[in-house]
Amino acid sequence: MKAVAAATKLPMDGNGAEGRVYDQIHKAIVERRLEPGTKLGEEALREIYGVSRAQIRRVLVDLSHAKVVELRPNRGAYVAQPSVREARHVFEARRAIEAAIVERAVGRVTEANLGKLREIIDADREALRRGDGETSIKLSGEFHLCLGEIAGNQVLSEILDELVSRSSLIIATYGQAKQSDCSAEEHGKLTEALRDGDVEKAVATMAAHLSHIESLLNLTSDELGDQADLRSILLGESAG
Amino acid sequence: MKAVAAATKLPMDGNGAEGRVYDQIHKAIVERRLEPGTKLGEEALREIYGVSRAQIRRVLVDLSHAKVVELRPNRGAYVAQPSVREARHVFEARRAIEAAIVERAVGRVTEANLGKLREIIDADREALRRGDGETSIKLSGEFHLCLGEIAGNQVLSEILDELVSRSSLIIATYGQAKQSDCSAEEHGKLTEALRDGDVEKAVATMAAHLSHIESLLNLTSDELGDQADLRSILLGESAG
DNA sequence: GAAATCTAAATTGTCCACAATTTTCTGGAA
DNA sequence: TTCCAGAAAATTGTGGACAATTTAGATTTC
Repeated sequence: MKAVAAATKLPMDGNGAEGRVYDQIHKAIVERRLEPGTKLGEEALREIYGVSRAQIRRVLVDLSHAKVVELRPNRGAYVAQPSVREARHVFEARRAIEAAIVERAVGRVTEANLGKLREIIDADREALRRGDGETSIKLSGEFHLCLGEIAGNQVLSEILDELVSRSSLIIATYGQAKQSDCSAEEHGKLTEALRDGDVEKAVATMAAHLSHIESLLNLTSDELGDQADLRSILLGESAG
Repeated sequence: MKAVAAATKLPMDGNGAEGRVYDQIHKAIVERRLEPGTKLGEEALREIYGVSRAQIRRVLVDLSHAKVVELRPNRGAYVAQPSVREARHVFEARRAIEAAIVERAVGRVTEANLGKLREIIDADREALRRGDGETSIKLSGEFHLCLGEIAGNQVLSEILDELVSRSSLIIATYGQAKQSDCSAEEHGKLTEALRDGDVEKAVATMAAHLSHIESLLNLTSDELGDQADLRSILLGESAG
């Protein structure tokens, strides 16, 4: 599990104190312990991590490059709040990138790779069984990243890393309360297609899977928590 | 021409002195006036642009995120030298990204868009006619970026921006001396397919075009200017 | 009481001096 | 000459002080 994150190098991955801070904040955002829109004050972070403000500042710049933090000039850093448009674009980009990844993966996958994928799926099923949604989401992302590694294209892997992180934030922002998560099943089907060397089926399964995830999102309103939403909530679901 | 670069927002695009420095260095690298491997000393840049070292430092970090500069800890910043592997991966990623872009573009392209594309192609032909390779390469990149804009997906556009920049560096590193550049012709064919709404032809043309560019590169040696190359050069083309 | 204006506190942005590291230069020995 | 230390110079890395901006609070005015 650790291996997946380690192999695909993020901007700064575990290098010194700076990398530690980066990883922890990034993890907190992607695992949705920090709500979108939360302010990340420099002084507060400095105190929490016991490092200089300059270091915090560099980390925040890096996180903004990863699109999980938004930097507003003279106003500080905030956990990013992806727009509906951005959400759609991210999933469309994922369909393009992951189609290419799956295509490559079919010709390169080994027995060991398949074992690893099944391991992740099993852990995901186990997490779902005991109602641990947080772990399930993390493992689901890991499955995709693992596939990226199998494809063996560093450039595609790095792009995917960023898109998967952003997806977590998008799901945190627009995900419905009761989400029927079929990721494990769809991941299983994809792994079968990979095992059989069936490119077409693998690509089609991935495309359907990503569209399915996107379809579970509430991407109707223009922005998050704006008037349109408020009104429909207060008027009891049926707008009059 | 300016519009293309301005619409797709780079990390920092023209904002204050910092953005100015970023743009100038980035341009110098992409236009191949700075050779891959060139050292970018902080003090030298500070003097050239008349800004503080801290600002130069931030710009260099941003350029390294764009993958056109490599930051070696305690040793400074250098114009990136993409490896053969990286070169292949970048072109493979471009095939995936630009296939998706072309697909979207077919359904969205307007007459104005087509005019813009033809304008770029004409300027490219004109540059080629008078032997201005530098301008030709720049216009060729602009054509692809313009296509990205037409597709109307910000996420895909930003990814493409980065890949096009890296391609320039790759061509600077591995491009043959006498390169028969058929970009204008292939761009023309692509524009026709777009005009006709022929998705399949457009996607196929783009794929062939990118593979063609890649095929013109000298991606045989393991790294650039290493022993393998030296030997074959000194022994007169035919290794014995 | 609400809106607007001014003041004070808190937060971010920038520069500069100093520390740490690398590179270059010098001198001597094999 | 070539190789290897050691010292000097140049370059990068870091922290803290100060400036600029924003935010919050208090006071005034209508």
